This record gives sequence, structure tokens and C-alpha cells, in this order.
Amino acid sequence: MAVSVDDVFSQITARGLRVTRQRRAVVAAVADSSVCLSPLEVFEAARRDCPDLGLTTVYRTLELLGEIGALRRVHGADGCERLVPAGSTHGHAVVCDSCGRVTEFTECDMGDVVRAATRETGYRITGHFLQLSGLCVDCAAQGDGGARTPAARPDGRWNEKGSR
Amino acid sequence: MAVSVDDVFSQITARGLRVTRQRRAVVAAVADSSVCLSPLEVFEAARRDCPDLGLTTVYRTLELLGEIGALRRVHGADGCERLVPAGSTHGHAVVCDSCGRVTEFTECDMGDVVRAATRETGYRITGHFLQLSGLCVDCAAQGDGGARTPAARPDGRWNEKGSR
DNA sequence: GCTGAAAGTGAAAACCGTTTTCATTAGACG
DNA sequence: CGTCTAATGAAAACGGTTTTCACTTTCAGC
Repeated sequence: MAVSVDDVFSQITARGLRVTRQRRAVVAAVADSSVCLSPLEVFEAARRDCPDLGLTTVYRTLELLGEIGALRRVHGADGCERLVPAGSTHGHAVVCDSCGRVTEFTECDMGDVVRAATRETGYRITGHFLQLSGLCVDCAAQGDGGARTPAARPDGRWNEKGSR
Repeated sequence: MAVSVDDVFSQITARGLRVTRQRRAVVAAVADSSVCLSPLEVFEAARRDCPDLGLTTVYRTLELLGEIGALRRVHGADGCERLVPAGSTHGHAVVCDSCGRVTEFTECDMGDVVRAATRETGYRITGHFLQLSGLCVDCAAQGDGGARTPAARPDGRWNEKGSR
């Protein structure tokens, strides 16, 4: 969801590029999932459609989808892992700390915040990166109470090893 | 600046750890610069103080500083590079697209935004990651006009190679 | 339906930043 | 001084990403 699959394919052909079996599989894998995925997870998912798919191709397709704008990067609750969510319109991501689902929200009036920051720092602010985290509707409903705040990570680790 | 060097050292000794020549050099390198640095850049800077410093030690010290809370991760204008800025209080970073300087701002009332997002997505929002970008006072003053918006990267690349 | 040029592909190798390992050094404290 | 432990650097290991290269597929033009 979120990404219009047809749109992606027409963008691809519009660039004089080709719509291949492999690209279909990767696009489908990304579009099917509302959970953010790592390149490897995309690979595994897409491989179910297309068993002879190579990881190399996944990376290449991901890059292509990035150029087209059908993909957005998201930072997981556990640090700065570069992940692979689907996204369509301009908006920001809300990531569920519990299940990893990513939802977008578009209504974002940062006016007040930007003004406050301008006042405080003097910068001429031209852009912002915002990502919210919390519990999605389902997770909030079931595991009620386990709402950790992921703001400060307990360990100050730089990079994860066994994060996923 | 921003980090109190003495504070860092007392935190280190409070944990029963030692203040060594190498750690001094790394802390100084990070504290001296208001520009965000990569681990390698920290290494190079610290090495001027302490030529026999090893990169391994830089990583270890960076991790330690992360635990202490004297360090914060920042995402550069060019994507999801994990960088190494200095930071002290809780706050958010404002990154200058032109010179890389990082300033913090603490006054952050995300109430409205969080409420809007809750309304739109239904998530129970518990945390946020916000980073602003723009031009710092100096860069705005001199190169007036060159305010690119870094929101959408021209190439959709996943990882950088020669970004810095 | 062919055909041929160019895009696309997969496997393996290369790359590069980060982490581990391990033998050695240096601090702290008696 | 001696001992115990933290800390260090070099080198190797690791793991995700990118490049290389020979081969295959797509697709426009016949």
C-alpha cells in the first residue's frame, strides 16, 4: 500500500527503463508491506515471488525506487539503521516500536517549532526531518502498558549487530 | 563546546574507568568542534594530539561517550550517515547544510504536531526524532541565496561512497 | 515471429567501515 | 616495587553494500 505500483512502473518506463520480472517482485515486496524492511528482508520477501532473484538486483532496484521517490528511509527505534519503507506522498513516518509497522502522516505544521528554533539558534531553517515513534493501534490495544520511550538508548552503542 | 569536558572526565572516573591520554585526545577532538564529525574524522583530529592513537580506541571511546550521553547521532543533509556531534542537554540538532555546523535547540514543543499525528494515525506516540536543517548565521550572511532544500536528494542513493 | 542493441541480471570478488581478538602496556592502589 | 585490572593498537574477522563481468532478457524495428 501507500505506493501505487502502477505509478512506479509507468515512471520506470517513462525513463526508458524496463519492467522486469525481478523489478516487479521487488516493488511488490516493498508495496505489500506496511512494515519497514531492510534490504535483506526485501530480498527474502521478493524471493518468494521470484526465487532466482539476486541480492545485487535488490540493491539496484532499491536505488532506482529511491530515485523515483517511491521509497523513504526510516530510522528504527534502535538507532540509525537504514531501513526501507514504502511511502508515497510527502509526509513523515510514525514507526511502531513494537511491531515495526510504519504509517505516514501528512498533516505536519512545523511552523511553531521552526519559529522557536529560529529564535533560539538564528539559523535560517529550510528543512526538517521528523520521525515519530510509539505504538500502533493494534499494539497499543493488546500489549497495553509496555510503552517504552526509545528516546535515549540504554547502551550508547554506535552500530547494532544483532538488532533484527 | 557544548560538552563540558570536565564533566565527561568525572563521569568516566565515577564509573571506575580511567582517564587516559587517548581518551583525553578523543574527547578534546569532539568537544573542540561544533561541526559534526565521522568516526574517521574524530580519529584524524585526535591523532594530532596523540599520534599513536588507534582507530579502535576511537570507536571504543565514542561508544563510551555515547553511554555517558556526551554524544549524539546526527543525520547529514546527504542521507543517513551516522555522524558524531557533540551535544549536552536534551534537545534537537540543527545542521547547517553548508558548513556542517551543528547547533542544538532545546525549546521544542511538539505538542501540536504530536496531537495532529495521533489524530491522523491513531498511534500512541511516545517519542520523536527531529532534526532541522538550514543555514547557520555565518553561512546565511555570506553565501546569501544558496539555500537548497535538502528534503529530496537528487540521486536516490542508498549509501554514499564519497560523501565527505 | 525474428533480430540485434542495450538494459538487466546473478555470482563472485572487492570494498570499507566497524567490531573482535589477543598479546602487550599502563594506571591505581596497596 | 608488585599486583591486579583497565586500556591499548595491530591485525584479523565480520557484514552489509557495491563493482565487475560474462551471460540473459527485453523490446523496438523489421
